[in-house]
Amino acid sequence: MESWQVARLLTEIADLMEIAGEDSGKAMAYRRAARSISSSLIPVEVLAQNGELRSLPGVGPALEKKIREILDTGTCAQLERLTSAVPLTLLDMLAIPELGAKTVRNIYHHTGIDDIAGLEEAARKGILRKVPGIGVKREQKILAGIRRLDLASEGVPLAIARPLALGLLEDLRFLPYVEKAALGGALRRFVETVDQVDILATSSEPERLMDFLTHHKLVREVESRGSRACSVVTTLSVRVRLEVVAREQFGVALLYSTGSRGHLAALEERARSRGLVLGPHGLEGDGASLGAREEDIYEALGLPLIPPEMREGRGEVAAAADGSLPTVLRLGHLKGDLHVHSDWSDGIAGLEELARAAMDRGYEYLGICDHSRSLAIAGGLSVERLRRRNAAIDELNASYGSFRLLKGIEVDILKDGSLDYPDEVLRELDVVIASIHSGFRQSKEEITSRLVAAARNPHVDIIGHPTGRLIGRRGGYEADIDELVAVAADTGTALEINASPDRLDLGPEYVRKAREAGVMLSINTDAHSAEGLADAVYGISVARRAWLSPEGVVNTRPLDELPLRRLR
DNA sequence: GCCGTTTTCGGCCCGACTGTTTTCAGTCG
Repeated sequence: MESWQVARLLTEIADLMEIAGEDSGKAMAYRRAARSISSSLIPVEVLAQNGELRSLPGVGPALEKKIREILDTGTCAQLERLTSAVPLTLLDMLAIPELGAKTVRNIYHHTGIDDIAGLEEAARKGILRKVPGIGVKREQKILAGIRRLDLASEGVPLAIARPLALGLLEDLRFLPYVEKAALGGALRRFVETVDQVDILATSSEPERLMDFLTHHKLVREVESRGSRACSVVTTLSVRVRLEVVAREQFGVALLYSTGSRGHLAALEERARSRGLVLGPHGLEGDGASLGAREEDIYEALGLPLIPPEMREGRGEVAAAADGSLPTVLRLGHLKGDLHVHSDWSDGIAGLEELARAAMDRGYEYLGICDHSRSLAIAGGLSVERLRRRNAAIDELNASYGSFRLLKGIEVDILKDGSLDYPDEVLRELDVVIASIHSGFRQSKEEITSRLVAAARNPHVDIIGHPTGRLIGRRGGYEADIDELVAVAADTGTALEINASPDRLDLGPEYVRKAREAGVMLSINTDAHSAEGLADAVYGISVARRAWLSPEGVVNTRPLDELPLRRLR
């Protein structure tokens, strides 16, 4: 059982205890243990095997026993006891904003309502306001919360939230009475899906700034509005929260907004060990207080500025302190992009335009990997058209200086595991990416064996978007990525970090595993236009979240050192 | 249930905010 699953069960127990009206301090202990487990670098199973569970903060003799029970049986007596006393469906109600354990318990006791459907009906009928502690306003808020729950059950995908947030941010920065404005929250950490967009600003006229946002053309609903903070819902059903902070607290506010909780806890601990106090209002000690700039706070704690994507409470503070944090990957490390579609298949830009855009970004090379013949819907190339395209690339390359377009293909891995072109065709190419675009419903074994077969083909350099997921839309096909990682390590095949923001495939968890297995990753945009090359920033974010250093990335290498089979 | 003592009990993060009250409880970040 994975760490996150154990952590989730412990959190569930804590929630149920609170709803059941048991000691809230006890519930807190369960939550603390859950946090320790999910933020530990060592998997809970390994800790259990080595008898080291007690080394986790907040795990004592009783919780150690329960964690072992969960690992052995998948559940524990405590959880069973609670679920027989409290309907599990009450847990779903906790996801509604404004509803906590106390209120859920209160509603359940007074009305017997035990699920969201019942809650919604009661709120509509105006019965809910009869529960002590709930008035008309809360009833309305609960109703609104349920509606939004339906819209964004899994949160807003990065691909939607970030462009929206950057657009708003640009508008705010344009205002004469706004001094600073920045993204905070999970979005700043590039978490795949976020609850809301957090924006922090300093302003000489906070009220006017609130007016500006609440009347913005993208805003559909104003949820709350104070003098220094407001919360709105935009046309795409994304909640945006804007907070105005004092200039001297902008840095610390940004730090706390960005999180994560685990990261902040580690920073606070480090402050304590140095006789300082770090809190939401600043870093205090020696009569002075730091809060204006984030980097000053890190510096005062004897740390380099840790990039937001690494602030997940996975030991990054300790690693930064002893200098073992990997070199932070930057956009400038990328020497090229190995997965781009031209108008020879389903891209919208011509070869020349793509080459120009790549040169503008300072790249040394660009891998043109159009679709292969089976993918007719995306203009897949016949062998004949592929060769004509290659000739066109050769011709262009002759006119460039040191820059080079690479003749590539995104070859389909067919349903039987064979590739869409014979080996003698693949041999003519500089870069071969093999991807699955069909047969998504095959069994895990079948899909895995297709991926593995492709990785074993000596002409394949990279496995493209290995899990096939589309964030917020489809979960991807069933595949044993661990096995693919093992084979890739064996064959020297690279795996892709597809930087398209609605893919981010591989995600950070698997990238970490691949890195640990010694597998190279390739950060590719899969761009279908010249502008699409800019998505590389999302790929960088995934790599950072996985602590991937430049050495582990194929396309940080210059052209003459690219580990591609044909070029080697 | 854990933890750390003002050391075997009593607090657990805490301040802002808001709705519901009539001085405060619950939620959230």
